[in-house]
Amino acid sequence: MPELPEVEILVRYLKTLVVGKRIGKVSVHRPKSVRPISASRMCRTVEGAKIIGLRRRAKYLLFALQKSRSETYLMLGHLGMTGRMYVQSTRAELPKHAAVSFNIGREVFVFEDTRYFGRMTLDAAPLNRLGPEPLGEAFNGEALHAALRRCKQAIKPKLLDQTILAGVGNIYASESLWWARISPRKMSRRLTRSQCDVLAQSIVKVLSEAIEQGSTVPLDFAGEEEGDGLFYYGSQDEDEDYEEGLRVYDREGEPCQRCGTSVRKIVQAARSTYFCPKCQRG
DNA sequence: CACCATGTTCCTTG
DNA sequence: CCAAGGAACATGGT
Repeated sequence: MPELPEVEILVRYLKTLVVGKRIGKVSVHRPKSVRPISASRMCRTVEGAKIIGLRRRAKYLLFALQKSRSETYLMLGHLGMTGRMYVQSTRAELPKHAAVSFNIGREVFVFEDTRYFGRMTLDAAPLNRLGPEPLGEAFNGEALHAALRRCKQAIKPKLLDQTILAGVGNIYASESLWWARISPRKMSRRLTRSQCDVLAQSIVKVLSEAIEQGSTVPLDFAGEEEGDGLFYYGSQDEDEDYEEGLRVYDREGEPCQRCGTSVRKIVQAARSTYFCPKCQRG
């Protein structure tokens, strides 16, 4: 997926297209994508509602819906690994893996999700398990240090734990540790306060620079066009530019941009980790 | 055919 | 009960 920066860029883009508009007919093409809410309840609730706000929390998109004067709902979107959201012409054909779509104004909002790991649902329970926003007030080295104190797991897989902090995924976890010069294998509880300060700053830097980069590049969020349009790793159009910004992710065997040592790839908790064995010592 | 992939949840194990 | 590890989910690219 789309980690936090990609979701942030998507939210900024979609806001301009959907906020203030009313939702028309809703189609749930994949009931799995709206679980644990049933397709019929999803349609019944969302149809006719006005989208009065759209914001991001971690990797979730939060659509504020107003059904009537006193009825409001929160609709959660999550892109999973392959989800995309965009608005297209009524005349355009729906994509092969359309999960949910609905009329919005004179156009069609599409949630497309090839692997169907994502969600578009009314169940807000997942939000309760999320740790602090990395780009919010509550996140800093002190908070990170406190959260890691009792963890008996290496720091890299721990950064993927959304209860510690919410929004970092597999790419930016490796990137943040490289900037902080911390070994991905270091036990979380062994990080000193000052290492947590540096790591927290690195996380903020990596995420905010990714957001900036995504804001700079002209993006085509697809719809009728062929291009992927998103700027995250693996997208068809932008991946060359984007990968330039990554220091270690998917760069096994390439020289570390700080010291020239060959970047190593290891597997932790069944996910790939990339790091410089010289800059990031134990 | 085999293996890998931006994520989360559920089940098992300790 | 909790933490950690692994499988599952589903499809496509290499």
